[in-house]
Amino acid sequence: MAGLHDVAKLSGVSKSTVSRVINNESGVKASTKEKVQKAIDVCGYVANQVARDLQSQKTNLIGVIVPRMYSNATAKGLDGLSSIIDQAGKYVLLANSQQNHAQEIEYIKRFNQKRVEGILLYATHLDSALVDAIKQSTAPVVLIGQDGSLFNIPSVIYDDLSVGFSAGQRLLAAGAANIVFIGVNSQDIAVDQCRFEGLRQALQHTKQLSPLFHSRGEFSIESGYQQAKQLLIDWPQLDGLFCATDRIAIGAMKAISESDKVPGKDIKVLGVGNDELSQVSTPSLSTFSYAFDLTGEKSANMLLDLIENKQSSVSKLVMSFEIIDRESC
Amino acid sequence: MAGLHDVAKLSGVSKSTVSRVINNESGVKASTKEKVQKAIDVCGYVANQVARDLQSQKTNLIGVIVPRMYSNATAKGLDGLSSIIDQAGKYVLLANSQQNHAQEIEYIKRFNQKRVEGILLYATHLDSALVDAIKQSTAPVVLIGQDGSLFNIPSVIYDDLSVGFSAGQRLLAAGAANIVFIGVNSQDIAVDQCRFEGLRQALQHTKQLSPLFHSRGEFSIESGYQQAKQLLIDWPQLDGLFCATDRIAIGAMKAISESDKVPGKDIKVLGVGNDELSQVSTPSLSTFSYAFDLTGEKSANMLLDLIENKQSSVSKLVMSFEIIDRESC
DNA sequence: TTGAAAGCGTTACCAG
DNA sequence: CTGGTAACGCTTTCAA
Repeated sequence: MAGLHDVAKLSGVSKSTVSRVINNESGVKASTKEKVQKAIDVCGYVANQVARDLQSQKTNLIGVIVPRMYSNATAKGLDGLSSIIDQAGKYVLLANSQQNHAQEIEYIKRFNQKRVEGILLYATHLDSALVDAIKQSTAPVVLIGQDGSLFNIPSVIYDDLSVGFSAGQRLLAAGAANIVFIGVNSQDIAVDQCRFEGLRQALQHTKQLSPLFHSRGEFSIESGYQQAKQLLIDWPQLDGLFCATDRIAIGAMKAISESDKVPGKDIKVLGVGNDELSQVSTPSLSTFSYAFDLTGEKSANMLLDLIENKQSSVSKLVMSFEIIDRESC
Repeated sequence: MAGLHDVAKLSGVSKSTVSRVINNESGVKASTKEKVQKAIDVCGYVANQVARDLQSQKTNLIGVIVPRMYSNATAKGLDGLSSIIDQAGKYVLLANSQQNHAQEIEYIKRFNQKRVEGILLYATHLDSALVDAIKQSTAPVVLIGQDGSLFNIPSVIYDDLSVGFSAGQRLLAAGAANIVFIGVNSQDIAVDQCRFEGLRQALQHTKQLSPLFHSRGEFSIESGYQQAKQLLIDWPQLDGLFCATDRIAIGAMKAISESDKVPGKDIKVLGVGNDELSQVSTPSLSTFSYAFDLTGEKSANMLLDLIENKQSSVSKLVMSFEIIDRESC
C-alpha cells in the first residue's frame, strides 16, 4: 500500500511537501501542488490515519458499550448519540457485552488501549468491580441508565422512582387496590428497584397500601406471559399490574386474556417505555414514554464536554418521562 | 501518560525487555519480570494500541455502516455480527448514515483511512457511485440486504423474489383476487422491486392476474396507514394487500379497521419481517420471518473469510425465510 | 517555497 | 537472557 514516501519519490519532492499538499496547507507552489496531486492519484494514495493518530496523540474515537442491540433504549439511543458524535467529527467504537458483566470491564480496558477519548456505557447494574474499572479508566466515562453519581461517575438516568410513583397513582385512580409489580433482575437498580420503590411509595402515601408482590423475570414478552400466568393463580384478588417494561406488560395482558379476566377492565395494566408494541396491542397499553434518542444525544454531549474541559458542568442528568394514556389503565 | 520508555527507566531495563514482559514472551528472567511488572503497576502503564497497530500494520477493526439503528434488521443483525467479530478478537467501528446516501460513500473512504480490515455495509440501494466507492475500497466490502453480485461485490441478501411469490400464492389461496402492493422507495431493489416482482409473477403464473397497483411510502406504521387509507378509496374492490414490511402492514390494517372492512376477512393482509408487532396486533399479522441475527453472523463470517483468504469461497449468500401463518391471511 | 530530521510508542531483529 | 537500533507512516519543527 502506497505511503507518503512513495508519493514523494514519484513526484520528486520531499515527504514534507507531500504532507503539506495532503493537509491542504498554504505555502506550496501551485505547480508542485499539481505535480503531487497527480502522483497521489496515480498510486492511489490513502492517508494512514493510524500513523496520524499516533503522531497527533488523538484518535477521535468514542467507545460505546451496550448490553444488547435489540432493545428500544439502545437502538434509539445509538441513533441519537451517533449523530452527535458524527457531528463532532468522531467515530463510534462499538462493543456489545451481550449481557455479560465481565465483558463490560474487559471492554473498558481494551478501549483504553485503543486510546478512545471517552466511553459511553449503557449499564444494567453497577457493582464495585465496575466502579473500580471506571475509576481506572483514563478515558472519561458517562454512565447511561444507572445512577453512578454516588461514586462520582457522570450519569444520565431515567426518572425511575417518579415513574413508579406515577404508576401507583394511576393504578389507584383507576380503582385498583391489589397491585403486583413485575420487575426484572434485582441487580438492576433502575428498572427493578427504583420503579418498584416508586410504586410502593405511591401506594403507601396515598392509601396506606402495600404492593402484594414483587415478581421478577426477564425483558421479554414470553417472560411477562409466564409470570402473569403464575400470578393469576397465586393472587386471585389481583386487580392492578405494573410491569417494568412494555414487553413484559404485553405478555402479561396475553396471560390475563387467556384467563377469564379482561385486561384494562378487571385488571388494570401499566408498562414503561412506550414501545411501538404498546400502541398496537389489544387493549392498547397505557405506559410511560422515555426519549431514548434524546438520552443518547445528551449523553454524547456530556461526554464531549468532559473530553473538552476535563470536567463536566453537570454530573447527573435525569431524563423525564411522559404519561401515555391508553386502554389498559 | 506513561509509555514503554517510562517503565523502562523506572525499572532500569531496556524498552525491549519491557515489551517482552508486556507481551508475555518467554525468555525473561523471573526476577526482572517481577521488577518490570512492579514498575508497570506503579506508573499505571497501559499499552498504546495505536502504536502497536502502526507497527504491526493491523488494526483489528471492522467497519460497519447502517442506514439507521432503530430497525429490526439492523439491531438484530448487529447483535449477530458483533458476536462473531468479537470472537475473532476484532472491533466494530460503527457508522450511521442516517439514510443519507452520500454519507455511505464518505464513510467507506474514512474507514479506509482508519485502515479497517473490512467493511460490512447494510444497503438500502445500490447506484453506480456506491459501486465505484466499493471498488475503490482497499478493505473488502460485504453488502447486506441488496444484491451486488452483478458488480462482483460479495453480498448477503434475503430471498425477496421468493417472498413476493409466496405472498402472491398465499393471498390467492386465501381467496383474494384484487391485490395491491405497498412498497417503499423504487431505489430499494430488494424490498420494493423484488418483492413486487415476486408477487406479480405469482399472480401471473397461477391465475393470469396482475396486481392492481404498486403504492409506495416509507418504512413506518404511519405511512402504511396513510397509504391504505387512500387505497381503500381508489380501489374499492381491494381484497388482498401485500406490504413490504410488517410495520407498513400494521398501519394498513388500522386503516382497514377504521373503514367498514375487516382485515383478515374482507381484505387479506400479509407483511414481511415477523416483527414482534405482528404477533401482538389485532388481527395478528401473517408474515414471513427472516433470520436477521443469523444474517449478521453469516455476513461477518464471509467478511472474515475475505480478509483471511483475500477471496471468499462464496460470493453471494441468499437467506431463506419462514412462512408465519396468523389471522390476517 | 522546500527539505532534512526528529519524534509519536511500539515491535523485531541482531548482537552481545 | 538483555540491550541497541531500525522500522511503521505520518507531522512538525528548524534551516535553507
